[in-house]
Amino acid sequence: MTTGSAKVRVRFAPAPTGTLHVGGARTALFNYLYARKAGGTLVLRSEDTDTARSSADSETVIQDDLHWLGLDWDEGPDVGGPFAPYRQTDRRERYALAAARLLELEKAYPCYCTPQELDAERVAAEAKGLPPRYSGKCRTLTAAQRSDLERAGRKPALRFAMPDRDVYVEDLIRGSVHFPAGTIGDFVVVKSEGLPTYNLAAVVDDSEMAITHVIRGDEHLPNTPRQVVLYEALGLAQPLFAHVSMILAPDHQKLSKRHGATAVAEYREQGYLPGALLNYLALLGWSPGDDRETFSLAELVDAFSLERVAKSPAVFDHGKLRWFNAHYVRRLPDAERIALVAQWSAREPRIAALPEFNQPHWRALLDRTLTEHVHTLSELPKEAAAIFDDGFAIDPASADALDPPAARAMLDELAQIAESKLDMSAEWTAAVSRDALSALGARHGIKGRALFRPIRVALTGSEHGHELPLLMPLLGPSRCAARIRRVLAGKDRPPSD
RNA sequence: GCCCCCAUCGUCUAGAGGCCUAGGACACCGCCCUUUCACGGCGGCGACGGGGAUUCGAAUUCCCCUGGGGGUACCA
Repeated sequence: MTTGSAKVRVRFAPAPTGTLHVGGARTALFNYLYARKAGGTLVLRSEDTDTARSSADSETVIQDDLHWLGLDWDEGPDVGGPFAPYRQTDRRERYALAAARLLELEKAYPCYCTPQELDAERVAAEAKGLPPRYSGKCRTLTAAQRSDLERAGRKPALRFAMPDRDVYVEDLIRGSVHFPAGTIGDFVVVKSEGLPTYNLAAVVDDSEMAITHVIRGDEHLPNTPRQVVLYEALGLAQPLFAHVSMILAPDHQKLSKRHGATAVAEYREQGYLPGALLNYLALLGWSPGDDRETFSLAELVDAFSLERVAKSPAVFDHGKLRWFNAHYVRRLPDAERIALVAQWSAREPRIAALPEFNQPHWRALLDRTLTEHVHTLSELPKEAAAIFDDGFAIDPASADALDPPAARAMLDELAQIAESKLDMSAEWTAAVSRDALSALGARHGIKGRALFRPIRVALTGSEHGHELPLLMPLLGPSRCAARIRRVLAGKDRPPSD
């Protein structure tokens, strides 16, 4: 943005055939970062030329996912812009113009082959050990033959006449990539239904939308020589290319549903924070060059550069994503975190039904008790439910904590204290503070582990759990009293409900 | 089969000829903190796929092999 060179214009161009996946999200992120860093423009373009699989619904779903992540764009099907329309099915005339030009230049020709014929050809070629490329047989059709086929009702596709020469793709991430002459067959640029294929549409749009940098997934690299040749045939200036490596599953296969969540929406539903996902994704295939690990979006914009994008594919590690999320949850502003913890805990109806659920003080306690123990927000209902399960059984390994007479006497007094203050007042909180509990123990001649272990076992059935000075105010006096009474009564035979 | 890409700890990565007895992060293990758990702090385990070549010197350059991935569609 400080140079006099052409303003950076990049685009994220998903096919609206489903939801936004993590790979697409990372591509979108890199485009976003590059645009923002350069003070350029990010274009969102809907590549919906596969009419069978595309849907308007998917288009909005993907936009929603991008918005949830906190990514925005400057031009697109929803916001418009100087190069509208931004949906490929709304741009048919432009592709038709390009196709007509190709035909006129005799750089493309109609192909009347049926899918079955092409299939048979491919099978035959493979049987002979030849590359399964299109033979180019329609290239030499005479005008008479064409009109015959035409009259027979055949709808032709338009094929590009691949020039017989080497093609070089200059890639910002990979360097110069060489595709030898003869390795690419005549490819279809316009389908028989009249819509362009990806390669033609992308070239026409990237050119007309003045895209300066095409940052996209690695899987498009083999398409790029076809696009390069199209740019040349149409006399159009090429953008710069940058192909980002794929995200792989732990088994090094293509990431798919069978490896767990792949859609951004699934992470949202599982209680991941957008900043955590973004941060994790940014570090897959890119690194700042120093030891920093956590970045806000603004910090990413500041640190990002294409030069630091890795060439090798990256394996998606759910465990590390979880760590990022836990990290982000703990660093949320208090008010925001408390609200989120309450919101997610309320998915457990018994928690939402608690009379104290709406008290701000109680919600803060719930937050402090649970936050350190979860990686994702979706773990909260279960965590919270566990705390409020009054019917717990005593862990046999810990039952001995209830044996000493001094412990029983101490618990009995604690129950009395609880019974005398049957509200959630500050008095109760004070009564179970660390100091107050120590004083209680002193009256019965016990302290430390001998004091806290029986309390914890009586209250939760286990000697492992949350902090007592948090847990007891959270449970409230009457619930604590009831638990202690129940355990004291059934001590010899641990309750089994 | 053919074309293309890639190759450092289990995983994400730093490393652009000597600074590398290869650094950081996640995971794992241990210790500390602590009534418990978690958080946090400290420490440990752990990698340059193989072979040639260039060089005084290679994780870093080149070649071959091997391995992995992608493409080979009238999907993008």
